Amino acid sequence: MDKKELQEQRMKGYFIDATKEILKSEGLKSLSVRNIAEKAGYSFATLYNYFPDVKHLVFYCVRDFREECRAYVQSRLEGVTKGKKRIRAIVLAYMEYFVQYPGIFELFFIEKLSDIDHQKETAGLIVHFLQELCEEDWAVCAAKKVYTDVDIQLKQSQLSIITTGILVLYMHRNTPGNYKACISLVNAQMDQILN
Amino acid sequence: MDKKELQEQRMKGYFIDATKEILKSEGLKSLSVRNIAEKAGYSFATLYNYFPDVKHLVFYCVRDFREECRAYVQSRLEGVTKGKKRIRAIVLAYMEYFVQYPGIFELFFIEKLSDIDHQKETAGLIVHFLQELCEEDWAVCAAKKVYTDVDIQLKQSQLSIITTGILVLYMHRNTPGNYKACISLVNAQMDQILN
DNA sequence: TTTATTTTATGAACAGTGTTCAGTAATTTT
DNA sequence: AAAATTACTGAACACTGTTCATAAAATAAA
Repeated sequence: MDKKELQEQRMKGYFIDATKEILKSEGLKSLSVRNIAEKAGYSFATLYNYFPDVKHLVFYCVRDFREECRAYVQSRLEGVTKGKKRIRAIVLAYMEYFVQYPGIFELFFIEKLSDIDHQKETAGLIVHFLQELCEEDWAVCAAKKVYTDVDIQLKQSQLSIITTGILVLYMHRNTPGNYKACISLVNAQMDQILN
Repeated sequence: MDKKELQEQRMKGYFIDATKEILKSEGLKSLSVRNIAEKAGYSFATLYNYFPDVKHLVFYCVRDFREECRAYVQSRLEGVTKGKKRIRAIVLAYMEYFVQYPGIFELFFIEKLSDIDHQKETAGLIVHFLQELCEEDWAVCAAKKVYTDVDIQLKQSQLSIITTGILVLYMHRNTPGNYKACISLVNAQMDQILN
């Protein structure tokens, strides 16, 4: 029983790791079942003994990438005082991560979650992730009465919308034309929101 | 010479019209070369005598949908006074159009423009479209000194970012959960921007 | 240890995708 | 009417995700 479970989790891990590797390097469009299976060291048919379809496999990666992104963001936060200042730092690091890995960006913001079972769950993981990263700092702002609770809710929503909008426009519509201008744009929007 | 050109444009039109029809009804994922060609009344191979590949064909549709969207927006503008009020009406109608046609939304905001030749051109058509729709009203605001020129530039940028962000989150991440809440969100954001 | 049973892994096959190309059909020019 | 050019098309290729019967391996029973 226990052994079986361990072996199954290990096998799933091989396929998930292979998928993550391809997503990070080549991106979503280069991903294929045969591709993944070869990197995992198994036949493409074996994959279907552990995942109902490739979409399930792909969205298992979301959980891992969330943690990877969280670690990336936290590594850029040392010495930054909690509150408004750190929210800005979190947002910048968060966006930097997705700019660095366009495949993960596409997975998080572009790819349609057609699966009915886990669609809402996965969407929630993605949509509330930034808010989760900033949770402590919003709490600090609330405690220090920097913003009202209603304000905070509005600002959280604005951050989610603006990061999504800027990332999509920059990554897929080349607007603005370079990364520096993109960061300037983020900072300008943050000035407005956090004032 | 002239006749050849006319015939060629007609043929292109058949394929473009077929593509538009599928995009509006079925969406991007249901689009295929054989699909398009059948609706156009020709073999799939014939398509390649008029377009280098299917991506070129698809992005010819952007021009047509822009005009269709423009007409849709303008039909919802009768009696609305120019300026701030009409900017809000334009944004709402603009977003309504894309919510109505998810396939066109995907084409405008999601699909990667990989083609090197027309990539920048098509991206520009999409990115500056909303600004173009509001141009007259921003001019009115500028003339009436409602906003400074610098403010207007910032607000235009904000509108582009926020409409993109909200549409992506609503259409692909089911956030917020229903259309009414989505419109409320847009209005709240517009309150902030246009104050 | 040998046999029987269950579990796991796999390649062939299917229906779909975009694209290329040789060849046929239609049109235009001579 | 014959020759040359142009337009159209189905077969074929290399992919895609997915299913399934079968072969291989591991486990259980004798």
